[in-house]
Amino acid sequence: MDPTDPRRHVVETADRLFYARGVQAVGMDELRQASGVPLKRLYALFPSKEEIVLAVLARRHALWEEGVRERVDRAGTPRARLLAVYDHLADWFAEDSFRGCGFINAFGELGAVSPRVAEAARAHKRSFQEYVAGLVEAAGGPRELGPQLCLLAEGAQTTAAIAGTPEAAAQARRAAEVLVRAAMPSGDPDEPAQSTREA
Amino acid sequence: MDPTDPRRHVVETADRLFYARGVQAVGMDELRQASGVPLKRLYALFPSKEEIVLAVLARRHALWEEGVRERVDRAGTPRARLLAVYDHLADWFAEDSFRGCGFINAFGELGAVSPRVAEAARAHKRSFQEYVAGLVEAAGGPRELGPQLCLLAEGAQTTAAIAGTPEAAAQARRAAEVLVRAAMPSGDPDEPAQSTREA
DNA sequence: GGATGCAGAGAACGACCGTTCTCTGCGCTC
DNA sequence: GAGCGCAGAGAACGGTCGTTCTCTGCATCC
Repeated sequence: MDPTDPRRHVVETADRLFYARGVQAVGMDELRQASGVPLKRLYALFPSKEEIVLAVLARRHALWEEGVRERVDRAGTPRARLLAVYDHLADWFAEDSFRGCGFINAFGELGAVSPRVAEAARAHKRSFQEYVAGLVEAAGGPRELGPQLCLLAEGAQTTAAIAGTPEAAAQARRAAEVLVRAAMPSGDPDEPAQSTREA
Repeated sequence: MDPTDPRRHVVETADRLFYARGVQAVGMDELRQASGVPLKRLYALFPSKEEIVLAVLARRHALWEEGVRERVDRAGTPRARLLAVYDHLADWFAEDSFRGCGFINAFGELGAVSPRVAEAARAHKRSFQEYVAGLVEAAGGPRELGPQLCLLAEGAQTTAAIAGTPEAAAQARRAAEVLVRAAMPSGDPDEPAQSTREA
């Protein structure tokens, strides 16, 4: 029940419910029941449901950044770091609870109605694009490679979500390999010119 | 007001409203007001709101297929036909009303609650993948190229929607060119080995 | 130990949802 | 021209939403 940090407990519970079924499909009363936090305290912790949604998205953003960064940092060469992103996606897609990118879902559901949700999604995606751009730069790749790799990652997320199968991650990775190799064909000391797949 | 085909008129109005603001944000009363069709007749035409949503998605699917097919058929070589998909995306993203893929949005909003909506999205995406696979096969490309090109198209749609800018289409096109060239490097009689961008 | 205040449980509130029903009036049929 | 029936306008229905309020009990402090 995590009574030490009720705010965090509420956000985690809300995330689970919102992500699984959509924000509008989950009422405050269900959140109360699932979290064990009375309505009065919910509204003492958060002034409105929208604020809970934003807190959920903020947590999701932090977890995503942490997860990607960790995966990338485990990879060796700058080129392998570029592709590690897709391995992270593969793990994610394989989770039972996977139902697409929470930001894309929230944007589709609420983006037109809630400017703050729309902005949260925008900021999340922008942040990822900048991160990938940094990876590309560190690998000595051309500027246009970053957005292209991001498109593959985005497409994999929606494809895996709607199809309900995880193979989009591997497809995206292979496509990314091609793009990377085409953009940085040189005999870098980086790579053995073979597949960069780990283990 | 298109009194000749009230069913179609309702679906078009509903599509405009649902797409712009989300399904759940538009009540039946607003649809009545916007379409000029009284509630009683709405429910004579469609047994429920969900049925209207499905009709909207069916129309959207037909329009999408028609639009893509037309664009592709205008392209000359099999290789150019592969890339024409992204030109269609570019036109779409530039529309004022563009707010992402209606199926992705509907899936995020209702997919977890309405199996029929989820299945409609699945069928739509599957259909597109099969279409692209056919284009790849006609161009003599390898089997794995189709899904990769689709990932770029999907990613471009969500990226353009959330960012609110259309440049993802051009980025996807350039990435697709690279993938196509890498997968079909031969001296096909098809291409002058330069950019395939039209006019 | 009695007064004070805060927190939990849940009822209540107004608004709005999707859907159905009632009532009115107009246009046909014979 | 009288009777019939269908269609439009909108009220009504039961339910649920996000949010607030009331009431009860318990712990705390002088």
